[in-house]
Amino acid sequence: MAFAEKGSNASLDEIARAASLGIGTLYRHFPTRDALIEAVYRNETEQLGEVAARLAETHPPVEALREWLLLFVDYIGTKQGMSEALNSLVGGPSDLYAASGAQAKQVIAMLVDRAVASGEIQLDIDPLDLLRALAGLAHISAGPNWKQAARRLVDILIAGMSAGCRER
Amino acid sequence: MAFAEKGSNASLDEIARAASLGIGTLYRHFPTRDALIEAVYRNETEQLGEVAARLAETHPPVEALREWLLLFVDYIGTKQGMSEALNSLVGGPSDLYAASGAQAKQVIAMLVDRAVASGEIQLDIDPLDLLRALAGLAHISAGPNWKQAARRLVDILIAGMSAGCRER
DNA sequence: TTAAATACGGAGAGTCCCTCCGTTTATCAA
DNA sequence: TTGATAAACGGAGGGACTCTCCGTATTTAA
Repeated sequence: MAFAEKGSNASLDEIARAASLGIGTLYRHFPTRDALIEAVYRNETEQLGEVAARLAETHPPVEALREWLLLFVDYIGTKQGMSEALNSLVGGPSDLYAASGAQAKQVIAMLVDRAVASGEIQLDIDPLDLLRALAGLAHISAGPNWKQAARRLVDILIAGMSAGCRER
Repeated sequence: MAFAEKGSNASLDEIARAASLGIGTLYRHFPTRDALIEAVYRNETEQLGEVAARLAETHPPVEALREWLLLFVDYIGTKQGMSEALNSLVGGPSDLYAASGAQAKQVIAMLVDRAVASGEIQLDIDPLDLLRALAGLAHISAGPNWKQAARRLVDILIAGMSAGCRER
């Protein structure tokens, strides 16, 4: 779809033209720009959920959480230029993307709960905030190596949440 | 300034009117919206720098870093609705806010370097990424308690960077 | 005082968003 | 098959915003 090239800032007129649709038709199917974006990426977010389930089965808790966060970083990578959309996905002020957002919340919560239950991790923030921090990083720093930075941030976050690391 | 009420989305027409300026005059002084925003907040960012210097003198390294990060969270708080601007401030893709951005970079680098030199902290990411993560959090989660979440994130980050916490 | 330089102001062109409604296409009962 | 009803389409147009351009006003300095 046109989003891929133009980012989420592509004008809807443009998108409609690229899809050989009248602008009116586009609006009927996707009343808001966000509805359109969510539709475009629903598959990917679902995959993210499935992978989480698999990771939970095959990896020890913290490992699974870490792996999934790294995947999430890649996932973010596929949305370069669509940062606004991402924001909403992980629970922006508006309740757009409620569906995908809720799913993301559920998935990360599951992984985190497992890790907490194992006693290896101590968490006192909303698990979604982890995703928010990562998404924020991507949103802001679109430099060539943001992804590397994000991966390191994952490690820092994991380490920072590890039991026994919070002396203060 | 009108930003305070309308956020950074206030139309420039509106701003000009509020300031009893012609739109043309506004544009001559501030060629871009970002130039205007930077001008508005230059003072605050400078203060942030001064406080950093003071903290460095009066607190042990890690403590100073932590305090300053918490201040940064508050600073972010004053910019609710101006998230885009903030993004650029901590080094977005475009080189807007080069001045303030460079200053922020210098300040955080100084604090981090001190902490690393003390051996208490081990850092393998760009110090600015810490700010990016925090700013990202604020940008995305405009919920009522984002600030609390951000503060906790500061602790997690500090803990995660602490030497001896990175077993992996 | 007057001419050059500087600063101002706003009309207007371009772009985008989104709605509204006339037109086309599909559905289905007779 | 036909005609009527329903559903989907398409794009003109109003409103909002950004930014430029240039005529006008004000300051500076000779």
